[in-house]
Amino acid sequence: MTDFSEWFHDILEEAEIIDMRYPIKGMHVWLPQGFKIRKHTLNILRDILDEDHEEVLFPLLIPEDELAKEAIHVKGFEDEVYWITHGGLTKLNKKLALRPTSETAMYPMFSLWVRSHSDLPMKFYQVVNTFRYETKHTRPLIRVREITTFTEAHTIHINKEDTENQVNRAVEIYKMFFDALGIPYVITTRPEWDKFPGADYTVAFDTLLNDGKTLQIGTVHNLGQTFARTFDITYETESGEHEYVYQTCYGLSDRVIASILGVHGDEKGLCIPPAVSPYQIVIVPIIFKKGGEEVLKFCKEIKEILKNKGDLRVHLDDRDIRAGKKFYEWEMRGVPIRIEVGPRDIKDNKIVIVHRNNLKKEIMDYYPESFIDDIQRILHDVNHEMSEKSWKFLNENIRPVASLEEAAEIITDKKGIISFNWCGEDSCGTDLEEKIRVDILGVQKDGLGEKKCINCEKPAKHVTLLARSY
RNA sequence: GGGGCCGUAGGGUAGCUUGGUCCAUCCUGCAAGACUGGGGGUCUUGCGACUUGAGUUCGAAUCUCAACGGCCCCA
Repeated sequence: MTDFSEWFHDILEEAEIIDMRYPIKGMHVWLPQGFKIRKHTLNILRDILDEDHEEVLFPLLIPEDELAKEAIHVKGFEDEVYWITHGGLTKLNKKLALRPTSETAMYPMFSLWVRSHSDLPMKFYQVVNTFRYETKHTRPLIRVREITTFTEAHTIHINKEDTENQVNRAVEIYKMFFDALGIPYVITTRPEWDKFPGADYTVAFDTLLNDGKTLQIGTVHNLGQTFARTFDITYETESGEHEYVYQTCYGLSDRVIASILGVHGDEKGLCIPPAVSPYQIVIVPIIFKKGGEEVLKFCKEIKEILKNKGDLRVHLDDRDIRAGKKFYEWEMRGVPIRIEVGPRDIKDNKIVIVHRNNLKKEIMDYYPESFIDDIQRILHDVNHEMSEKSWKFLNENIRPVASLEEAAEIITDKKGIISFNWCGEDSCGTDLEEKIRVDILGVQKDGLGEKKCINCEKPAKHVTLLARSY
C-alpha cells in the first residue's frame, strides 16, 4: 500500500463507509455500513465509560461571552469557530458558536452543579458532533469540519493528585478500548507547544498507519484549575471554605474509525475487527443448477444457529451472482470470516471457513453441537491475530536514533516513528521540528542519566518520539 | 499563510491545446434476458454526464471571470 490517501479514499467509497459527495467541504454522510461500524465501536466505548461515568448531553450552541471567557483556550480555537449570527432575518445581539469542543458549554453549568466536597468527584461524558472551520486540507474521518463522533469526558476533583490519578485512569480506559479493536498505540506527553489550549499537560495516543505516518487517535488533558478559576467552579470544604476544583477532560473522535480501517486494511480492502464488524460472518452458498435447494436450506440452518444461539451478526449472501465475485466483495468489505457451503461439503459433512485477516482456508468437520464454539473460537483467533500483526508492525517501526542526521534519513527513507533523547527545551524542540520537518509527538519517560540531546547536545531529559503525522 | 493543478453518467475516464466532426468515448456500475456456476464469467438489449452563475461568440464540454467543490506542493 504505497499511497494511503488514495487507498483510504477509494475504500471509503467502495465499502460504503461514508459518502464524501456531500457539498460542504469537510462534511460527510455516514452510510449504513460505516454507521454500523461506528455504532458497534461506540457501544464498546460506552460500556467501558458507563462503569464510572455518567452520560449527559449539552447543547450544540455556546454564547460568545462564555466561549471567550477562557483566554488561552479561546485563542487556540478562535480561527476555527463557526458562528451563528442570525435568527431568520434578525441579527443576533449575542453571536452563538457551534461548539469546537464543549468545555465552555459545560463548565458554566458545572459551576452550578458543584456545591460541596461530597459532590466530588463528578465524571461525565457525552457523544456529540463538534465543528471546526479547518482551513487546511480536509480528509475524510481524519481532518473534518464536522466531527460527528466526538466522545468527550469531563471530570471534576478536589485536588491535583486526584486529577493525576484520573488521567492515568483515562489512559487505562483508552488502552482497554484500543486493545479491544486491535489498534496499537504509543502514549506520550505532548510538548508544551502542542498541548490542549488551557491544559496543564496533554497525554496523547498515536497509532501508525500502514504508510508510515502517525495518526493522533486520543487525548487526555489535565486541566488543573485553569477552567475552574475562569468559570468559578468551587466547592465547600469540610471546614466551610470555598476552593477551586481540579479538572480533567479526555476525548476520542471519528479518527478511531479511520484507524480501524487504516490500521488493519490491506491491498484486498478492509479487515474489520470482529467486535465492530457490521457482519461478523458471511455465508456464501455454492449453488449449481442441481441441488441448489439443499444447499440453501443448509445455509439457512447454520445462519439461524449462529444468529440465535451464538448471538452473532451473520449474513447469508444468496444473490444470483458468481461465488467468486461475492468472495472478493466481502473481503473488500472486511467481514472477518466467510463460510462457504457447496453440495460437496454437505455430502462430506464439512464446513469451509476462510479467515479474512490472512485469507487462510480451513476445512473442518461439521458438528452441530460444537459449531458455535468453533466459530467463536475462530473469531477470537482472528481478532487476536489482527492485534498481534498490527502491534508487530508498530513496534518494528519505532527506531531509536543517535543523531539528527540519522533521524532525518530514516524519516525520509523508512518513515515510521523515531525515538531519541531530548533536552526538553521548547526552543530546541521547535528548532528540531523545523530542521527535519517532522512533528515531535511527545515524551515517554524521564531519567536518562548521562545521555545528550541529539539536537542541542545539552543533557537529555526525555526519551522522545517524532514522526510525520496526519 | 503562500503557490500550483483540476471539475464530463453512481465510480474511473476520452474529448479541451486549434470553439462547429459531440443529441459526447471507453471501462465499471445499474436494469432485463439467455447460457453459466467451488475465486472478479460470456453474449444481447437498455439506463445514465459536460459543477453552478455570468460573459465572449452566429455557435461553448472546449475561451474569460467568479462562486462552490476536489487534489498537490511550500511555510
